[in-house]
Amino acid sequence: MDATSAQRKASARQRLLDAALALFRAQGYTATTVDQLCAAAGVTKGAFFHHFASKEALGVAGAEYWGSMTGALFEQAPYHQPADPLQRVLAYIDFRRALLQGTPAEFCCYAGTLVQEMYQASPALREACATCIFDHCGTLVEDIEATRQQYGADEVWTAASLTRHTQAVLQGAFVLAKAAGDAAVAVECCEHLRRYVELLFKAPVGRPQTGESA
Amino acid sequence: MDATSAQRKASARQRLLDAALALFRAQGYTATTVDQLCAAAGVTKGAFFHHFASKEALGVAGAEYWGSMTGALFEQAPYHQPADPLQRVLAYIDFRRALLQGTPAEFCCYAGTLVQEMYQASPALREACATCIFDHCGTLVEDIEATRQQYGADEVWTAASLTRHTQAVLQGAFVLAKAAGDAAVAVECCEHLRRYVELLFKAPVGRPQTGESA
DNA sequence: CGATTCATACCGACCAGTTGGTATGTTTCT
DNA sequence: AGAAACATACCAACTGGTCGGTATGAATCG
Repeated sequence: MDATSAQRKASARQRLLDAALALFRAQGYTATTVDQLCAAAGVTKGAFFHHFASKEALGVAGAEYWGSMTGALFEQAPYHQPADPLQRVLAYIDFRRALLQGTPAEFCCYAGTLVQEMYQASPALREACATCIFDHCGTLVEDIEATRQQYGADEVWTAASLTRHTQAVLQGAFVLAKAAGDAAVAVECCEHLRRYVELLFKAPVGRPQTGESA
Repeated sequence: MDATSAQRKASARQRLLDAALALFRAQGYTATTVDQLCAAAGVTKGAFFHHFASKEALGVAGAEYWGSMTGALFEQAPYHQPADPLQRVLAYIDFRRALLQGTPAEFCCYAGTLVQEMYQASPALREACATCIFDHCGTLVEDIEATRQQYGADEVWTAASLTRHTQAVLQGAFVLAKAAGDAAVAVECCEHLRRYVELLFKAPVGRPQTGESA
């Protein structure tokens, strides 16, 4: 944040943030102790509380750090290249699928993991994670909106809601991957999500809706 | 499970299971203490460890209890009535959407919440939650398979994978609802899921696939 | 220049409270 | 009686967090 802290070396504070990302994602927030974080970062408890007022403060700072890290990753990702907005959206989903490598702890979402556990106990943490997740939706909404205008789409759903649905599919895919102990189920979900987006913009350019009410 | 335990009254063991469902869903597993569980159930610590060998054992038993509770709920739910299998699947999704009432702690999934937090720390808990989630998929797979055969569908996806995708959407919807502090986002996701299922079985009865490879 | 001042980064022993779990009764039911 | 179902008292280990102190380097001052 301020000038002095990030000046020279990736030091204690940075290593604590990295440890937070790794340990909280693997073990959850509550099950991870301050001592474990210190050991993983190679710092002492004194250093921990010098840089962060509390364990919760590290959790919040970790969410902001996670947001900036993933923000940079997606900003410079190659899925923005296609001229066709629909192809950009599909490429985004393919990019997310390609990220599903290694163990669930390695590809799951810091914000999703923490908010599920702490949304009631810590409003600050819930807020930070919510910002992280829904801000990421913003990086996709313009491509979807452009696709809607170019291809036409049913007016009952909005671009913003589709970005949120996309995140829900991914968050749920992480949960199922953790349960199954395998990333394959998450890959499946990405394929279903891709198929949904394809179908949304495929045939019905006009408005040939088959009305149903049950 | 055995005959003696569930014979007469809904007693200590039962109240501990109910407390586990309520507290673990609201606070997570680690953040919930044995004392809190005892207080919520109105029993003492001695009673707790008389019925359950450990906190983890209660978590596992809670998953089995959750599975049997939700199993009964869905078995006697009205979404099985339509003669058309597609309508049954859509009615299932509508039923899930109708369940999104109250706070996230009230409508979220016990198994999903616990497995996300404990999948690494407790293999027994992970296993129990995985069984709970994927067994529930089994209650939907036949209707989807029947729909596939009646309406025809792309062979690149299976009925089982669509049931898993459905659970992923719901689990992810719970995470987003917790982050937003509002069930509305979860309702949106159900609507997107419903639309996906509708589109899967709508136009392409033959095989008019538009080939893509990117 | 050299001494002094001061802020930052960091250390690690320590603390009060809490944790899951145990040991040992007492009651209740058959 | 005797076994199952509880209750009470208790414990060792661990929890997040505190606190007095130190090392270092830049700024200030004579």
